[in-house]
Amino acid sequence: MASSRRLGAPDAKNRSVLLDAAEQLLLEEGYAAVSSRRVAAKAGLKPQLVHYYFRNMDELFLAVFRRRAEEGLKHQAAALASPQPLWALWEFSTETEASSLTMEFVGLANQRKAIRAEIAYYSERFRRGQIEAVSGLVRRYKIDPNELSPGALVVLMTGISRMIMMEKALGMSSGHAETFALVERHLERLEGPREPRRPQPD
Amino acid sequence: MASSRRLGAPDAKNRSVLLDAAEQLLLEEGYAAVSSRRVAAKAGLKPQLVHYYFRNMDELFLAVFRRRAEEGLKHQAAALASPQPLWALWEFSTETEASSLTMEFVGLANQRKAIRAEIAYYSERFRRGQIEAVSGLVRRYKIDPNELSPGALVVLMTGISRMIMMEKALGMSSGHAETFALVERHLERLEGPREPRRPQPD
DNA sequence: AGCAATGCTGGGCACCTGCTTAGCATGAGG
DNA sequence: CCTCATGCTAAGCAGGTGCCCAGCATTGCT
Repeated sequence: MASSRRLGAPDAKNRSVLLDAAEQLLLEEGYAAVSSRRVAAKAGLKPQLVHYYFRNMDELFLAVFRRRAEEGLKHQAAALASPQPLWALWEFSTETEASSLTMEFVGLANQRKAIRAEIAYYSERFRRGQIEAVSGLVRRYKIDPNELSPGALVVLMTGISRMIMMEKALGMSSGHAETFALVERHLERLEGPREPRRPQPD
Repeated sequence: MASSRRLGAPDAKNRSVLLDAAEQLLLEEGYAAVSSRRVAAKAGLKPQLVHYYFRNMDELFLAVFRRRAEEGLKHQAAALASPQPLWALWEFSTETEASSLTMEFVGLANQRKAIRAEIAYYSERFRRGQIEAVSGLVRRYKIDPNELSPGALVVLMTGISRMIMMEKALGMSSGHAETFALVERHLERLEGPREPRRPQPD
């Protein structure tokens, strides 16, 4: 009797309409606003559809999270393989939307352990990718790994940006400009001035 | 007709019992668990008492927040006036309980603008105190303020620790030890090895 | 024509939420 | 002795929540 209830197909159109609506709600009003009825309303669909496509709300949240996380992993891999990997990593972890979505999920993780596990899993995947790529760079840039290990470098770069994004969302600003300047001065020392990315063919 | 409803005195015993319960709930289960009925249950009191002492839930949250924030400001002032201010600031912003409470309030700020305003206000007060104290230190320690401004130093120290605390709460760990070591190496260079604090007379 | 899979929905249950109202009990001050 | 402030509470309203069930329509397969 594993599941009993009939669920909609994973590739049905309205399923992703619901995912979009949930994600938007998450960004605009925080996770507490994401209820089956609110999501459906935002999507212009009936509330029961949420339960038709997702066994429960946890599954909805997980689906939103995984979709974004997988996309983010690809995005990060491309960044780390680009000509200025540290610059790219820095810009990557400075994206406002992605980082505020992440913050919502971190908040959710406090209450829904299924989600906490998934976030921990993906976070480690992100970090493993970063450390691996940066390990090569530390050698290439002749950074003394006793001074600045790849792990520390990665924690610093991604942590600082996320923290500043968070503070900005609260309306804080003091110290931000100086910190950005400091980081970017170091990036320039290592990788030269940021080259404008050429527009990516879609 | 400003308020109409009769409210309990701010110094009544059970009022702070409720505040304690709310704070504990906030820590253990996140802000979504903080409802009037849950708080009252945790406090061993009747739910209506919550509404007798607080006009609404926002006021409850604000009261919990202010109590902690005021205490934190004193704590921080003492830290910054101690013989090893940077070490003290570092340890201060590494306290697990305080930082996870802060994270809950940051989450709440997304949904309740009254709380967002209060957090922004106090955060700036914390930061102003930090920057002021650290400005003196930068001179005393002969740090080149063009290399590392007080603002950047403060954002880095407090941000890194909070970020790592957050990740730890999620179950992450890679890169943390190296980052801690890096920070503490720098602190030692500036202020010497951490002296054990003598037990504070209460 | 018959069947099964699929998308969808009307209606509803059980539960939790913030908050209110009207009132009871007690103790201090006049 | 009466009054009034204070602490507290029974009862309840209006509204939101997750989720389920039974069933309808449509489509494609055999």
